[in-house]
Amino acid sequence: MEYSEAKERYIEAWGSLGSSWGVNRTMAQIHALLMIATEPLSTEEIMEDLKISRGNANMNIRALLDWGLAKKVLKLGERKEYFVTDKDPMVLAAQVAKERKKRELDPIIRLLDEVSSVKGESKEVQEFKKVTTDLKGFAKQADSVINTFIQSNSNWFFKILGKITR
Amino acid sequence: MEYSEAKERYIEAWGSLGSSWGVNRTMAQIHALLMIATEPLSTEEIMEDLKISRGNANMNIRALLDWGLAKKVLKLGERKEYFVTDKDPMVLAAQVAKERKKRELDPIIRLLDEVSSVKGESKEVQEFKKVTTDLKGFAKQADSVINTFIQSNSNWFFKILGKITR
DNA sequence: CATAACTTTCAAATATTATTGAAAATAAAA
DNA sequence: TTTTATTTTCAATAATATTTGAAAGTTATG
Repeated sequence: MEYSEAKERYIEAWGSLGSSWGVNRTMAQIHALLMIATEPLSTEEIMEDLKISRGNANMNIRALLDWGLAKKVLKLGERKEYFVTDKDPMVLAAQVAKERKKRELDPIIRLLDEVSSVKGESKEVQEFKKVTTDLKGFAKQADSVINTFIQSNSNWFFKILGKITR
Repeated sequence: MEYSEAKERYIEAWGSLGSSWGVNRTMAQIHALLMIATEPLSTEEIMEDLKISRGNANMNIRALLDWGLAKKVLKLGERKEYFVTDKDPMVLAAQVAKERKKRELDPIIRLLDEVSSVKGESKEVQEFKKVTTDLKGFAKQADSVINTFIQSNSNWFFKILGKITR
């Protein structure tokens, strides 16, 4: 396969995968581009490569910075901003896990805490309490696993899992 | 908190969480409703409760069946179809993991396999190969963890993790 | 200070996705 | 077979999300 075709397919696939890990298509495509870049990219280069507008590029680069999935680097004597991403998949996964936990898991745990304290004794209320309490317990377990995962900065997680799941 | 309020908030939250695990809002809301139901629900009851159209209800119930997140039950002597869901969060998680693996992880592994075999020796191609190969390795590790998780049908996963992450 | 280089904003336009509702299809019962 | 209950389909519509592009904002430099 030719490089240009491979690159195009990879960027497109990464883009549509974006929604899986909670980011929009362009954001994921910019990330994909940064992953395979051999040096920091400017907004201009990103715009050109993905054929997107300046506003769009800017917005989504900011979003990546916000997610901790890209960082700004400055080139000596240049005014323009350049961007890079960490290329280690493990670091990427940990960062995504961290942000999604913050945006999704934490709020749902708070909500389940509130609603599971509902008052009443009817069959419906009893079932509701049971279900929401079970979900909360599960969410908290997941939370603590993710926390440990985030804290770690190497492959220990998969190494140990590898042994367990063999 | 009153039951009606708790129920409403829980369903709404579950609905907006839906996009997190890759399903649309209505589908997640129907699932939420089935989770707290004390008996099987018919399409009619779901429509009424969520105030959605028949077409919408039908489409999303089919989607839940397709994901393995709901199943049809028949009441003796009744023509209508009723639906239930498994209420164990662990079973839910395993089912979602299974479907998402099929829909997202498997295709991306196949793609990475193809594109990482790109021809060429330039700096760009070398970097591209390295990144896509690393991603593929990571994806395969994730895949094997998920496979083991899917196979299991109890809490062993969290029990062991609990010990590791303490 | 004035100009130029660059970044950010945001209203309008586009594109994408979800929902409705009524008609068509299906299948049990009369 | 005909009627009736129920489910499915799908074109039209509505709702949501994304993208554009030009103007406004910011900051470095002469």
